[in-house]
Amino acid sequence: MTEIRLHNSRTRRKQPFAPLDAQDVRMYVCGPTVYDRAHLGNARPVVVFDVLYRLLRHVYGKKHVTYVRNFTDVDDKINARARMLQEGGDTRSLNEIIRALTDETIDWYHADMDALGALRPNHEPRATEFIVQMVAMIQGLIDKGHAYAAEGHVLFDVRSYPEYGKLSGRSVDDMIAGARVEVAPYKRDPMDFVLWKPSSVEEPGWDSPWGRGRPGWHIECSAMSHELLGPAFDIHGGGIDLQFPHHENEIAQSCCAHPDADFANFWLHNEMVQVEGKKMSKSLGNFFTVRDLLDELEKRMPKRVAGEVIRLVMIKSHYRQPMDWTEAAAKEAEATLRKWARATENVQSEKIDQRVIDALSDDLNVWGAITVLNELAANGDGSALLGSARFLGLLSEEVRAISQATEAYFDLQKLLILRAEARKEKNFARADLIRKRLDDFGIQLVDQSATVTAPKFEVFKIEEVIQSLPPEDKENLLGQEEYVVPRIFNNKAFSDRYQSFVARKVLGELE
RNA sequence: GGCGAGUUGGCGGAGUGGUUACGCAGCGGAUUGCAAAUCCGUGUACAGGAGUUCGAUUCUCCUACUCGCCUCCA
Repeated sequence: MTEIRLHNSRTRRKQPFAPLDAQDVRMYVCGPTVYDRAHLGNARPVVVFDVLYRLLRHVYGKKHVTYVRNFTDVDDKINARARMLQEGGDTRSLNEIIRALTDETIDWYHADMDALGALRPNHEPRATEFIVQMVAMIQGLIDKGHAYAAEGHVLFDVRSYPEYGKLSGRSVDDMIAGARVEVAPYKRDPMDFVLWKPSSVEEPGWDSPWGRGRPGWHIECSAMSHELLGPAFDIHGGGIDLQFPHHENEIAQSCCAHPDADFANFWLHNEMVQVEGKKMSKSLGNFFTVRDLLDELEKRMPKRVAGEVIRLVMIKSHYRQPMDWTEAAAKEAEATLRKWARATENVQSEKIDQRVIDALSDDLNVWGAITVLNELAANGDGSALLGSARFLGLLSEEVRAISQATEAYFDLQKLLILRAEARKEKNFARADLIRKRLDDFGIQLVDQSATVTAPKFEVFKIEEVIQSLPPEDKENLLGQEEYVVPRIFNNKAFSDRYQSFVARKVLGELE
């Protein structure tokens, strides 16, 4: 069996991965707080751990891997967002708004992550559905002397857990010296963190032995991983920024609540996302949601390609290195996909190259795998290329289609035939005129051989053309439909109508 | 101040104690009515210093620089 080696943050080195139970390999990844569209930074761990999930499924079998990723749907950021909506005139109760907001955000998240080719985890628990388990775990911590109630809060006593700080390599005393912790009078130690806190009447809250309240941020992952994966499991993942305090606190809670188990065996952390070399932040104005980026890319390429472009840019950086989103990287990724699409034209079978598995098994060396794919493309081994690319979540049918040079384009096809004849007769004036006129309408012709020509659609230009058309032409083309330009590729009916419209017009001019 | 990661050719990005992946760009050529695409060829880089060694980009130490975390953050 392939040996997987992973960099374990816990030991700070690469180690051979051995599951606790090869029949049930278990992985938990910290998911998003659902109050807004997922941004690029949210997407990175999704894609990174998707690659790992695929690898585990390949090595241990699809039925022998359990992947859990949570939704944090109780959080002060959510409350704040809901209040904002309320102040903006929303008349529903805060709780109704919160429910609607989190539901909608989860739908968005699914749509966006699906677009990136990420497989859905086996379980996607919502924090609010595990309050009972959290309360039980908190009570257990109090009973064992690791937590205490004070003024409606329950706090974890960090001094009761000598290992606290081990994952992130810091000591409680050092951190206090840093003195950036909230000092609350009811805390025994400044580093003590909240397990439970009181809620106002308006805020979401649940009854508990400590009064009506809601859980602190960290306890949900401890409670849900325990419920779904057991007290000990194999891999716990998330962004490096979660290493402290979130994961440190999870470890403290879980290990104290279940002292006989070892909680997560391997800890994996992905590095952060940058944009054009700079940290992505709202203040720098380089903050993108996945949806923003997809919309932008979909202006110039089919939808599915846009998703794979983002995916490829994301996985080509090693997960423990900062990932830089640049326009150049997106272009390069697109070109790579086209190249592979061409190399797999007419390929029917798929097989996975073992060298791709071997590369990924070495701490997810995706670039090593891509090197293999490039080699397969160069050597013309289409089925290994297709199978291996698919394994990485790339080269879906829609993406392969971008390479296809010939396709029936109705009336447009007639025009292309006319032009091919003109070229054959060396009537280049006529051939170039056809190309020029189509270009005026945003349809670019690319000759691939003496007889094969591929049309490409320039969406911006088409938008301009449409805006400048007489009203009746416009209405004929658009019909009653709501026309959104970036979606031209997704609207076959419109696309066909437009091609026919242009082709007839140009044909008319030629006669 | 504390903790951590990193510094490889123009850019991105692997890897190795001695034979310099790969991709993009560039350059040269082929092909092409033109445009685009495609194909072939081409690149001796490993932050600086000291040490270990027959030999270090690869190991050790130091220095410099970059980045992240320490506060909500993926």
